Parts: sequence; C-alpha cells; structure tokens
Amino acid sequence: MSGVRAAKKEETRRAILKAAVELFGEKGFEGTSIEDLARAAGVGKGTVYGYFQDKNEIFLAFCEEEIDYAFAALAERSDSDAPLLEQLMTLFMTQFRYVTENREFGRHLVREMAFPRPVDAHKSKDLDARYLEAVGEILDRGKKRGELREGCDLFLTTVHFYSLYLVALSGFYSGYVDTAEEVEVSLRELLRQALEGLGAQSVRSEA
Amino acid sequence: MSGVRAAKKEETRRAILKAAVELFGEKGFEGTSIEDLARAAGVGKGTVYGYFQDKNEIFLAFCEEEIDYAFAALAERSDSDAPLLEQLMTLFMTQFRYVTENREFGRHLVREMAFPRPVDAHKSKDLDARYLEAVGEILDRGKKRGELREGCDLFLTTVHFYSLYLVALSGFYSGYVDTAEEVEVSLRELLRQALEGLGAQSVRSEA
DNA sequence: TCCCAAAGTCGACCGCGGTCGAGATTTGCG
DNA sequence: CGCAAATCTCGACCGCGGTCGACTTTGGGA
Repeated sequence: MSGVRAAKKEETRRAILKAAVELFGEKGFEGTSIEDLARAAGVGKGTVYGYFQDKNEIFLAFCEEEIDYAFAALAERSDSDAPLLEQLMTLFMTQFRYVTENREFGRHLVREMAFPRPVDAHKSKDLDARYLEAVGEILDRGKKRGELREGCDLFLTTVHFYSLYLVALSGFYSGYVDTAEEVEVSLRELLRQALEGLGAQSVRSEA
Repeated sequence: MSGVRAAKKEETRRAILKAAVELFGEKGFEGTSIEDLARAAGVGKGTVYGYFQDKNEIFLAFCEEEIDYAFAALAERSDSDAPLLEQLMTLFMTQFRYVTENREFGRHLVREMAFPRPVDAHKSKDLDARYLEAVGEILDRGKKRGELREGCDLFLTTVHFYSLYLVALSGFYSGYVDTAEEVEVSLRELLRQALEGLGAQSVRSEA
C-alpha cells in the first residue's frame, strides 16, 4: 500500500498548517519558531522541512487559506452593479482591513507578494494572481458597461489600479496615513485620478 | 576635551560604513555577517550595536550613501525641458537600473522603503522623501508648463506616479517582466495611462 | 594630580532558521 | 514472508542577528 504513506504525509502537512494558523494568529509570524510549530504538530523540527521549503513557504500556505476568508467577506459586500470606482474601493478596502488586522502579518504578506524572493516567487505569484483576477473581473464588467476607455490594455490597467492599492498600503506602513479611514480617502482620490487622468486636457484630445 | 571621544565615535562609525560598502557590495547583504563588518572595521561585534540599532539600519545608512551616486547619474541624464513623461521615465529608469544592479540589494531596499518595520520607518522615510521630492520637482515644472491638470493635489499626484514605479519594480521581482527594457515599455505605458486617464470620455467631461 | 562616575568596548551567550546524517519505517520484489 | 532499497523522521549541530554584563578608557572636578 503506497497510500498509507501518502495519507500520513497529507495528514502531517495539515497538522503543521493547523499549528501555523493557531500560532501565527496567536504569537505572530516572527514570534513563532519552527520548533513551536513542530511541537504543536507533533513532529520533529527537521520533519517540517520535508513539507515546506522554509518558514516563508509555511506563511504563504497559511495566507492562501486565510485569504479565502477575506474574499468570502468580499463576496458578501460586493455589488457588481455599483460604479467601477465603488467596486474597486470595496475590494481594496476589504482586503486592506483584513490584511492590516495584524500589522506585522500584513507587512510580511505584502512584502512577499510585491517583492518576493526567488524561492517564494511561485507561491507569491499565486496570491498576486488572485488579487489581479479580482481587479480584472471588476474592470471587465466596467469595460462592458462603458466605464473604461476603449483600447486600453486590460492587464496593464489592472496592474495600474493594483499599484494604487499597493501604494496605499505603503503609505500606511510608512506612516503617512494611520487609519483605514484616511487610507480610504486617499485611495479613492488616487483611483479618481487614474480614471480621469492627470494630464492636461490637450494631451487627451491628441490621443 | 570632549571632542576626542566624539571624533573617535565618528571615525568608528565611518569605518563600519566603509566596511559595509565593501562587504555588502562584495558578498551581498545576507552574505555579510555583523561579525564580518566588525572585523573589517576593527571593532568587536557588540560595538557595532553602539552605532547602529540593527543590521537594517546599517543597510539603510549604506543606501543613503549609495543613492547619492544614483541621483548624481540622474542629474547628468535629466533634461528639465523634456516632456513630463520623458523626465519621469528618465528618473524611474535610472533608479531602476541602479537599484536592480544587484537583485538582492534592490529587493531589500524597496521592501524597506515601501513597507518598513516600525523601527526603520524614520530612516526609510528619509529615502522615500528623496524619491518623492524628485518626482515632485518634475511635476512642479510640468504643472507650470501646463502639462498637468489644474486642481490636482500635487502630493497625491506625486504618489500616483511613484506607485507606478513601485509596481514596475514589483513586476520585475515577481517575474512578470525580466529585463530593464521590458520594464521600460510597461512603465511608459502605465505613465501614459495615468496622464490620459483610464475612464471613458464621458467621465472626464463631467469633471 | 588623583579619582571615580560615565561612556565605550568586547566576546561569550541566547534563540532562531535551516542542515545533515544516523536511525527508523515503509515499500516492492523474489 | 524476508530483505534490501527507498523514503521518512529526528534532534544535534551550524552560523546568524542581537543581548548582556564584565571590563577598559575617558574626562572633569576636588
């Protein structure tokens, strides 16, 4: 039976992840040691590394599970008939509130997602993709309703809006804005800028 | 003479920083240990912590020195009469090429600048400020020449363009774009989007 | 000049993330 | 079933960043 070993492997993996959910939530990422996780999962320290390449990979796996909740919360609040800008704000602010619920957790996540180490690039790209996809869907609907310019590269447009979310997070972590409310005000203005354009009127008529 | 001690302190600080410039450049940030720095600077390991709070602070001090070169290189290439978009491209691409010259160095820097730990927030804000200032100056000139909309909040506009630079770096580190040339193409398009606006024409005329 | 409090120096030490090879366990085959 | 090869488990071990308290140096007032 080759299934015995495989089942056990999966079981152990889940045990480690469960320990991660508990301990990361309780003591934070940096406050939780690999040995803590191993002990809680009932395995030896070295065994952990048979399931995850490094601590970051555990974190990202943890995030993938957690982020589901954020998207679930989003599904409740989102209104696919609302104006484009409002839909984006709902998406971004829901994610913002969730991600910054624990400051350290959010910082680590956004660092990994925006500027991953090569080792973690694949995992973090998966997470990135979920965000970009969510933005892309909103833009798709917006485009069909004529809220977006014709002829805009949809991917780059997606990236554009996503970048404004990133910089909002950056402002939060750099101390330019302290509360979710302030972030909301700034982010809305940034999105408005993106939609209306920053160049003088003459520039547009040339296009 | 209280100056003797102060002079020695400054001398030691410089020695550590000099060691950092050499060793970080040679073996990278993570490849250089505090003990390496201490030995190269001719002091004990513990002494280093009398001059810098942690390894990151050494890194940021190192960056402040290094970034001067990047801005110096920029001064040569920049043309304050060129179109706004070209000036921004020159700024961003000069910085991009410099910062990503060593991949790990650039990743660490941009992580610290965009999403700093509270301990390093002040230092990283100094660096941020230099970038924002540089962008702000370009926008100032652009605004005076009528290349920018009237009534735009200048700071938020600065942040907007800066965010597109950040996301370009993010794309590079996430593996969406591999070379400086590809980054240049994408970034230029993003800037163009920002200037012309992403919303449909009707949105603009309402404004 | 002497003396002692204050400031500075140092490396042993701690807990961490990650490695490694010895030993235990499972698997597939005759 | 027997047994060897393949796989998995584990904690001692390494080097790291950072701390700490014992030790040395400095400087100004009596």
